[in-house]
Amino acid sequence: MNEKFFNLKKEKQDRIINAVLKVIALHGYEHASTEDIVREAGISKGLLFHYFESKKGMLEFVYEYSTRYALLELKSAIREPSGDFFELEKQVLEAELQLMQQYPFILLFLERLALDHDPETAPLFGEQPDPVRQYYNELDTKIRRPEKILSAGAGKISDILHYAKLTVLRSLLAGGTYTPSVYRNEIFSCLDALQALL
Amino acid sequence: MNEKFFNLKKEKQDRIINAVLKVIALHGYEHASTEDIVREAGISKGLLFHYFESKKGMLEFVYEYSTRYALLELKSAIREPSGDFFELEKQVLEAELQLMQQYPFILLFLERLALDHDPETAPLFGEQPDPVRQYYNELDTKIRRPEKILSAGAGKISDILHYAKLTVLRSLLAGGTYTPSVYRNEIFSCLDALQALL
Amino acid sequence: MNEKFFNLKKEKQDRIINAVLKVIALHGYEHASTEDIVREAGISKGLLFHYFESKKGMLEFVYEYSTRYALLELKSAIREPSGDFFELEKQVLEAELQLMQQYPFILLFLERLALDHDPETAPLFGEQPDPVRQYYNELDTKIRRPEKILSAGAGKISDILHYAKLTVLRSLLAGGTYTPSVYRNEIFSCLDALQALL
Amino acid sequence: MNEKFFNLKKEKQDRIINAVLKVIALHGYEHASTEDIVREAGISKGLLFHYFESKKGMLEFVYEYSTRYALLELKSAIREPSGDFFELEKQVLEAELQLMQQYPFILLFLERLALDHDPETAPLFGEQPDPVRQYYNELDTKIRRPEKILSAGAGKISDILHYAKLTVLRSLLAGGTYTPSVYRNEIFSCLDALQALL
DNA sequence: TATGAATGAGTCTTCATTCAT
DNA sequence: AATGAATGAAGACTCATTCAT
Repeated sequence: MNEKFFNLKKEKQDRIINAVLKVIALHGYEHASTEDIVREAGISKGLLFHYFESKKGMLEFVYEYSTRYALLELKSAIREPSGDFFELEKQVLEAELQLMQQYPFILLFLERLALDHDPETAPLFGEQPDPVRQYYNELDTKIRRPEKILSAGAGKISDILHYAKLTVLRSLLAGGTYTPSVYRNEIFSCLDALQALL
Repeated sequence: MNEKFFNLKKEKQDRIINAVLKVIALHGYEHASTEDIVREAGISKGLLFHYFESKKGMLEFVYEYSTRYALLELKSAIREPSGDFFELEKQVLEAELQLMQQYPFILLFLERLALDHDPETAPLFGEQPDPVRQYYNELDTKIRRPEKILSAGAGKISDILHYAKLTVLRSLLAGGTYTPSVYRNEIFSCLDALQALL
Repeated sequence: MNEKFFNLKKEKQDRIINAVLKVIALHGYEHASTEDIVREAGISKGLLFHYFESKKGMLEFVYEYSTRYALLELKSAIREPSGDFFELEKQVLEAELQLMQQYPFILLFLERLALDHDPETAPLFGEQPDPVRQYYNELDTKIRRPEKILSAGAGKISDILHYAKLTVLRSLLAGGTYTPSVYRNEIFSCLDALQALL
Repeated sequence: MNEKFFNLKKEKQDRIINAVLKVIALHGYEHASTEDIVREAGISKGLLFHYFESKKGMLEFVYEYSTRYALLELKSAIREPSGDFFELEKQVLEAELQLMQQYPFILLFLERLALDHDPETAPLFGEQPDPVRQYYNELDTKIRRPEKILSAGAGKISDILHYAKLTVLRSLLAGGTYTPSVYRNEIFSCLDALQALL
């Protein structure tokens, strides 16, 4: 089915992808109606099934696409992670802002899937976390950390940051008040607060 | 409606409550079909609505019941939390095992509700986390901690334990391989690992 | 089943009958739930079926009872209808007020049944109007009328009065503002208005 | 939703409308099951909700449609009502027969709604009678009447005719013996009888 | 006699999916 | 490629009726 879809004009491809990302990010897979998605994308019901064959097929396609896209962008945006912990976190944040320029709901979408324990949704990830999460974990292992953060155990400080990001993101996007700079400022002040603890 | 329900034989009350806890814990509120619940409880569809009036009413009742029950048991089982951090965590674990003796899915159920972003489910908690979570947070503030844990910031180490418990619980119950002792051993080894880090 | 029911204390009999009359008068037979009726009567669901066997049986019993009772009271209250038209109508009105002393919803109940075209309800009346209506029609034929009313055609003036009564009755009872004297005054002023036309 | 519906072939539109009119006219709104309606219309359950969103939405649509259609046809069929009372009544009758050619149950449907005291049904009419009824009342005020009819009071003679029509219509349609000419003859003889009284 | 727990068939409604155009 | 009408299975909920106590 991929060829079919990729023959569409890029603009339409992205309109469809963004519609899927948005509706699933906000309502979850089970509760995301194909009706809502096609309305958001401005296409017909038939077309959705023409390209994706089923709701599940649509999910799989968009999940793989998002994952692949996010990974590509993140890897190209993040320099050799030789810097220190907070340096790296700031690079990651900028890269994520870049991602959301094209696909505003992409991170929320991935997170939602990872948290929902849906029987339809779970098999996407085998035993492992999703590749984006894996990449983050990997970065974690390569980074030089302040002694105190190290003693707190593994990559849990990264997790805390992760939860903060998601919460802020979620409320901004859901409330319709999201702009990249508002988001950026909010997260930066979190990073600064943490750094001050040391 | 409460009186009606509480006039039932205790055994039947618990069969119904356990069915609700299980199906919602495993599939989430939206995806928990009343069909599944009544089959699990061994009662008729009509009876469920006789007692709870609506699916939402059922949720509210079982949520309040679970919360009240869990809180009561936890408070009576946990001695004055004068001990140190790991001492307390072990007491908590034993208390939770006690809870699950009666209602195996109770903790998973509460957690699921707290994580799901369902419009039906959210209003149960006002602004605050659920009372059980609040009680845990409260315990956290009263406890004497090792210096190193303190420096790691607030109660985040407790959270880490919390996530570990849930993950283990979930896989054991979902996989059908749960027994109290398996669970107990698994978590104890987590605690020991953490304690060894200091 | 009649014996059973009539062995009850008269007070309970009437409580049950009034509950049936009220709920059916206000919501119609189809929409009158046995739940509402037993709550209004202050008895249990089982008892209703003990006496009447089925909802339809209950309807039949109460319909026959009301009809018989109304007819008895009306016949005993209305003197030999030798008087003139308006004289008779006033006697009828007083008799009806008497009826409603005991069974406030009885007239509304009978009217509701006559108007609803329910498949469950219709067979109560064969081809004919209900016996109370028949009695009214009969009175109509025996009465001496003013020439002008006669020329307006048959008993249609009586019908007009009939519609007026029902409308007033319905709004007073439904609005909860019914008292015999309010009702009486309202209808009397209608009668006077008509009489003035001649 | 209207556009959707009006894009259907006229034949299918009318099949659906007639099914709604018939089932509601015969059983009332509450007791009209969507099951019966779709069977009568020869469509699927899903389609009904595709067009009307809810049972209530279906009622509203068909009510407005019928009212609009009836009014249009009546107004175009009834010449400047300069004629005398009985002349007008005959014109009205012919116009109604025309209506029922297309939608046999339309008049019965409107009447049923006006009489039922359903909480779902009542809000369709605000304080006023339905527009068709209003139009009839309006005709009434413009007509020249015989002295004797005038003295019988207002438009009550028209009402009497109205009740007669409905009663005849109801028994013919419910009994399945309706044909336009049977109906026409029956009503004409009523009119003649009345005219002979003068 | 009296209760009310229990049942299950029936009702409205939703939604992924198919298909003729 | 694109549309949207059409389907039917499944879900929440109602209610007359039965039955053990």
